[in-house]
Formats: sequence, structure tokens, C-alpha cells
Amino acid sequence: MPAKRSLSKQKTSLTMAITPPAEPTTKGERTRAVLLDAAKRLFVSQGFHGTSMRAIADEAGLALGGIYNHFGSKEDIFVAILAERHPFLIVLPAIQSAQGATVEVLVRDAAGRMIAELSQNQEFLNLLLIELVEFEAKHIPMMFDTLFPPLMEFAQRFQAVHGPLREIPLPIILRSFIGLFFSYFITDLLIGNLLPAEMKSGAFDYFIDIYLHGILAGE
Amino acid sequence: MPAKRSLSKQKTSLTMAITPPAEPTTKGERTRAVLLDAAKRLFVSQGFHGTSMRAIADEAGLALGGIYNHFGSKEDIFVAILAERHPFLIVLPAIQSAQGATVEVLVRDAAGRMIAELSQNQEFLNLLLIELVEFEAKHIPMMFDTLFPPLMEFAQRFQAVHGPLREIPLPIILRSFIGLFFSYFITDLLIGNLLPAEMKSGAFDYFIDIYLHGILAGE
DNA sequence: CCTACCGATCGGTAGG
DNA sequence: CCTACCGATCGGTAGG
Repeated sequence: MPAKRSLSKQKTSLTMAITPPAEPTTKGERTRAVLLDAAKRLFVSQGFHGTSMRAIADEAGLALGGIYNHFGSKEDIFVAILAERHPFLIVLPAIQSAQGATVEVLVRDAAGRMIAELSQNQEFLNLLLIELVEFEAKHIPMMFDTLFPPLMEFAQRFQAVHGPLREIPLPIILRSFIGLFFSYFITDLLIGNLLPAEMKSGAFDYFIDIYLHGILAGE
Repeated sequence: MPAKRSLSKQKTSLTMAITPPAEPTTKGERTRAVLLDAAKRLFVSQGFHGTSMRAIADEAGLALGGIYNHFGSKEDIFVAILAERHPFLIVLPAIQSAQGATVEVLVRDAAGRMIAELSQNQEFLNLLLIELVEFEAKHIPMMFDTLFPPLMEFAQRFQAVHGPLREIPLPIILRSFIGLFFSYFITDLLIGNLLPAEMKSGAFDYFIDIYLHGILAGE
């Protein structure tokens, strides 16, 4: 009778770190990191249900069974990606390092930093869309608790710096600031390469401009 | 040896009608409509790859093989939904019927009509997100040709009515107007039920307000 | 439109 | 006793 092996089905921590994961040191940590990166690439380009465990194993360069030494299931892999590779890990440092003595300068600086980071990481949007479409946002609450405080802290700086805001609740100002990026990137995906450059070049600057001043000329 | 059945793999028209599909009359048309509605419900809640042909058959109340009398593949069903049930069929009439003698009134009227329609049809966003995530937006070009002209026509009305716009290219104004809805609905999905009502109630009115006037108080 | 299947592939686990 | 896998196969399901 064979002895039962103890499979270390490591549960991904459900509290999220704001700092990126530490550099993997042991062989196991390195393999785990390779798996997460491989799965992330495939999920981003094919979706969650469109990606097989075999495809992840191939992309990571190991056998299918080897995955289960690191993750208990395919969903566990996705959750780990959200927790350890999610786009907000990139966005938060960018937003927190923003500088500006007025609201306008602060917003432009924060938005510029975020766009610079996010444009290099196009997968940020897809991971979130997969979460919304294929998981009905069920993992969002676990992310929310750690993301909300620093975001609100940023929003507070809107009020602290010089420059009057119109009478809009601060949470709405923050929400619409974040929404700006969805607005920009999703319409960018929709128009794709179909449009003349005039509708794309410098578009984000105009988006920020509208966020700050609106489309109407002052009377 | 069974005789080979002639499968009527009806191709969905690749040009899109702006008018909704005609009321189904024949038995076959009714079954087809039932299949599209069933598949749409499942796609919206589980994604494309997360929905099986058997599930669609069950939801529609027929056998698996029966689906293929109406559609050649699962993807064909999705394409037919995009072409005949897609959200823009709802949005375009709303936008075209908008009234207003000034830009501000026109924008508020159009946005109000769109939100009213879209809030009743929460699936509108998910269908588009599925297209973006699971199909990498490959069906968008077929939709674009028919959607772009009426949208630009609407944008032209921005200029025709009284009320000066800031110096922003018209395509950008249109794009950011459309983006407003992604901004609103996606942030709504993200915050879910986690937030106090204060951040949600009347939020869209504020979004429109920011679109028109920006967050900064005039100096 | 159904029953009965196919080639293949699915997510996950067996013993070693 | 642990880790990090392997080749092979489990029970079921995929699109057609």
C-alpha cells in the first residue's frame, strides 16, 4: 500500500501586498514565478476558460502534473495573478509618487505617470476584464480592502493642494479619475487601428483636459 | 450507414442592420431567436469559452445537435448576437433621438437616454468585454462600418447647436463621450456593493457634469 | 430536430 | 522527510 504523499497545495494569501512579490530565491519559488508569468500571458491573450492547464504547462516549460505542486487548481493560478501581478501594483506607486502644487498639475502628473506605466503593460486591462466577465468580479472584494485606502489618500491630496474644485463629492472625483483610464483604453481597443492618426495622437492629453476643464468653453 | 444530413450552416450576414431584427414568424426563425436569447444569457454570465453548446441547448430547450440546424459553430452564435442583439442597436436610437438647443442640454439628454437604456440592459457591457477579452476585438471592424457614420452625425450636432466648445478635435469629443459610459459602468462593476450609497447615488450625473465642465472651479 | 456518436481535449490526479 | 517534478491515465466534456 503506497504511502500518501503530502501535496503542498499552497493557498494564495487572500490579503494582498501592495509591494511587488520578493525576488524568488529557491527553485520552487522560481518555478512558481515562471508559472504565474506564463499563465498571465495566456490568460491575457485567450481569456481564462480559453486557456488550458496543458497550455500553461507548455508555456512554462514543465509537465502538466508539475503545476499541481504549486497551485491547487486553475482558478488558484488566476487568483494568485490578481494578488501578485495585478495592474494596481503598477499603478499605485505611480499615483503615489505624483507631484504638483495645484490640482491641475497634480492630476496631469499622476495621469501621465499612470499612462506611462499602463501603456507598457497592456495586459493590465485584460486581467481586469477577465475578472469582470469570467468571474463576475467575485475576487474584487479581496483586492478592494488594500487598494481603497491609498486611493483615498491620493484623493485627499486633491483637496490639500491649491486650486478650487467644483462641488463634486471627493469619491466621485476619484472614481471618475480612475474611470478615465477605462474610458481611454477601452475606446482605444474598440477603434483599434481603424482610425486615422488624428483621432489617436495625443488623445489622452485631451481626455485629461476634458476631465479638468470639460468640453464647454467658459462663457 | 446513415444518410448524410444537409446541414444548413446559415452564415450570419456580415453587414449589420441598425434596425432590430424582424419579428420571427416561421417555426425555424422562432427557434433561432430562442437559441440566440438563451446563448446571450449564458455568454453574458459565464463568458464565451465558459459556455458549452450543451448548456445552450438545455437553456434553449432542444438537443445539442439541433443547434447546428441554425448555426455552424459556437462562434457563429456569438457573431449573430453581436450583429442582431448588440448593445449599439439600443444605444443608437437613444442617441439619435436626443434633443437640445445647446451642447449642454443635448449632451445631458443623450447621456440620460443612453443610461436609461443601458441600465435596463446590463448585459451590453459584458458582450463587449467578451469580444475584447476572448476574441481580441476581431469582430469589431464588421460593426464599425455601420456604427461610425451615425455616431459622427451625432457629433456634428455638437457643433451645430448653440454653445461654444473648447478647442478639442470633434472625434476626441465623441470618443470621450462614449468612453464616459465605460468609465461609469466598469467602475460601477469594480466597486460593486462595497461602497456606501453616497459614492453611487447620482454618480452618473456627476460624470456628465465633469464631462461638460471638468472638476476645476472656474477661476 | 433528436439520438447516438466521433476525435480531441478538458481539468485534475494516480503511483513512482 | 521534503521539493519538484515525471509518464500515464482518471472520469467527463469539448465542438462537430
